[in-house]
Amino acid sequence: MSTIADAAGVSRATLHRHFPGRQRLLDAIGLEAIRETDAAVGAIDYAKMSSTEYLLAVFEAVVPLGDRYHFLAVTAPGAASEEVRTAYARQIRGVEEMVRWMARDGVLAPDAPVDWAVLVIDSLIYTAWTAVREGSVAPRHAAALACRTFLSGLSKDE
Amino acid sequence: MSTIADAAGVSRATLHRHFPGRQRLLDAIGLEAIRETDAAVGAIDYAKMSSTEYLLAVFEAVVPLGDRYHFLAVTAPGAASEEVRTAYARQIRGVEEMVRWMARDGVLAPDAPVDWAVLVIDSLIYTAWTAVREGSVAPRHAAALACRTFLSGLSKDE
DNA sequence: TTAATTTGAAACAATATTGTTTCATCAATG
DNA sequence: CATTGATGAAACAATATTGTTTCAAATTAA
Repeated sequence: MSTIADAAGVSRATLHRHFPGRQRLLDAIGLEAIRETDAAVGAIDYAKMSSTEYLLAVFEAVVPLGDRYHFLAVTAPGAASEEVRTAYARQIRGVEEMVRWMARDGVLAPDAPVDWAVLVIDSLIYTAWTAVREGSVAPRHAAALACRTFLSGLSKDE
Repeated sequence: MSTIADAAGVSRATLHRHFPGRQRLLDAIGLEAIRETDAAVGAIDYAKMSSTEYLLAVFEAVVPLGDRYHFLAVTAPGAASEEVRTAYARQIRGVEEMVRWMARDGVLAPDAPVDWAVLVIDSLIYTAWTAVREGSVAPRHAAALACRTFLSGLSKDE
């Protein structure tokens, strides 16, 4: 709580006035993270896109929020409230729907397990965010790199 | 400390006799994780392999230790001792060497950043471990799936 | 069996973290 | 200007966690 208050540039007392109790703060962070990612993904007009274009658009939208997305993955299973856990599960189902769309489109290899694809997308979001954060990848290229990695991998085309 | 003692099936007092203090315990866990992964990777006879065969062998060796490997990634930057941080950095350099080997062999796409490839391999190790743990992927297939994802991605070959 | 060692349980002390209150100060508003 | 509201600093209480000790019981070794 002290660390968060310092990072927010407010006193511990003020932090506690806005969020009475540790649990309430964690839930508020979780709900805010969900709200932000929902807004970012919801703004994509998928009607005009192919499934792979949509995948890229999702990466573009969510990679900059990678830390928020990852916070959910780390916190939701353990210390989060039922509300946050439910909303997080809904987000995961959203990724799963996207994967199934790609599968229907024939983009995905038939033998690629859907659950595995979902996990890889999740981890690539945070990995791309990390890469930008540590300066390994330019912010502009991160999403495209993650998208390409997911679809074609990093080996040289033959 | 209580949780760890319970999980280990010993009392808190005994835990503290073996590892006097929280920091010592964390360091011991970190060093043990490094020792285990070093042993697993060191047992691979890379002389007889291509770089991609080596990549698969590394995944086979380390994916079952994914939780230990991930513990380092989460702990080392923050709460770990200098010794653990150094050893962890050495392991990361090991992955980097493997990536450079693949690049020299012409396996990797020339425009694939080495740092990105290293991060992706790291995250795939933990992702594969997670997939096995939650039952999404059979233990026998996890390493091959991670290896294939890294090299060719999950899209259908054209 | 006896002695040495290890352990668990419990009690306790020492910190660390969190929750709460008070009050002077500052900023915004009427 | 007076009032209202928000804030920071500090002190304090309440928990939570960690560190330490003691001693009887169990285990192991001699």
